[in-house]
Amino acid sequence: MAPEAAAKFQQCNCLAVRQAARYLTQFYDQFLASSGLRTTQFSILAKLRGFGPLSINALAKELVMDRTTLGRNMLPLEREGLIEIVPGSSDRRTKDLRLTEAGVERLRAASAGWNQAQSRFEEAFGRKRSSELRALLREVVASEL
Amino acid sequence: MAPEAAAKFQQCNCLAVRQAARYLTQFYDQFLASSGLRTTQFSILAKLRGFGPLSINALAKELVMDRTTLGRNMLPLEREGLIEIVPGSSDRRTKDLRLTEAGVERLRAASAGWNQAQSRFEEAFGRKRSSELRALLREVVASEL
DNA sequence: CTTATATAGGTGCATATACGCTCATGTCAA
DNA sequence: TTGACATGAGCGTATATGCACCTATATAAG
Repeated sequence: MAPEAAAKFQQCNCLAVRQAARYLTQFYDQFLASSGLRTTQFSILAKLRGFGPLSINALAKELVMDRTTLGRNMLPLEREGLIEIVPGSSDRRTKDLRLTEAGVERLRAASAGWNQAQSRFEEAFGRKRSSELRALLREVVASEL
Repeated sequence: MAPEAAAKFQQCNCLAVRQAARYLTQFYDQFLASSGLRTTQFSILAKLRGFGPLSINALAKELVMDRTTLGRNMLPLEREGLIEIVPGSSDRRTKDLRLTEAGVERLRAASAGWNQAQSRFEEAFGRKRSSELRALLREVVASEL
């Protein structure tokens, strides 16, 4: 391997996104900590709040997350009674995840922290640039690879 | 919580980056699989290739990764003999991570897969936009939060 | 020199991530 | 109806992630 190859790796799109993900996750997690939620858990509750009950497969797709990952990420939420698992009515294979009252309440409580994290980031990074960044990231996820 | 709050969460910068990270990680990992390396491991070896031996703290900073995370991520690489841990010469607290010959060789072998992943992504997403995306992500990591 | 403080690193714990395999259920065609 | 195939979900395994707390070493203050 030529020495210049090492320089080429600095252009790695995957590494760039992962580094930013680690950085932002730590930042948002700080503001969510008082609510007892992690960013992943917050996003699960938020999606359920927006969409209503969803099957594991449907929610995983919505979160761009592996099905089996969501299956495990939901366990702490269920244990704490923030979501409940109800068997699908028509298809007996599916399990619908549904936000409980406690879940709605916890999401409400965590929203304050999320709002702070979101505004502080956009203040530092710029609203316009944040919007551009999100647009690019949406296109990444939408790109056919 | 008002119903429109759920819509607001769709603007979450953290979730956007994390989703893209999951998506891209899976994509790059497919191309690295035959080399027996994950993207995280590839990035560790690549950084060591570019910088030479680094302490855990220094390498972690370089990777925007928690020190303790790197301390664990390096274990599989050490076990396989791709890196070795040598005690710091001047400061007896530090441990320098150094690429072994086997590590250089493995990195070389994995480069083919990385090149494929990188070019296929940039072909689909666009070189210019990839470059813009990386620039924005670099600024995220550099932003003072 | 001694003590206070800062820094390098490790450990326990909990969650996050996804692949491969398996099982149960649904669907469609012969 | 039944057999082939598709789909929803769970489990085992391995790695990834970072916080709180700990020890060892270094450095500066007195």
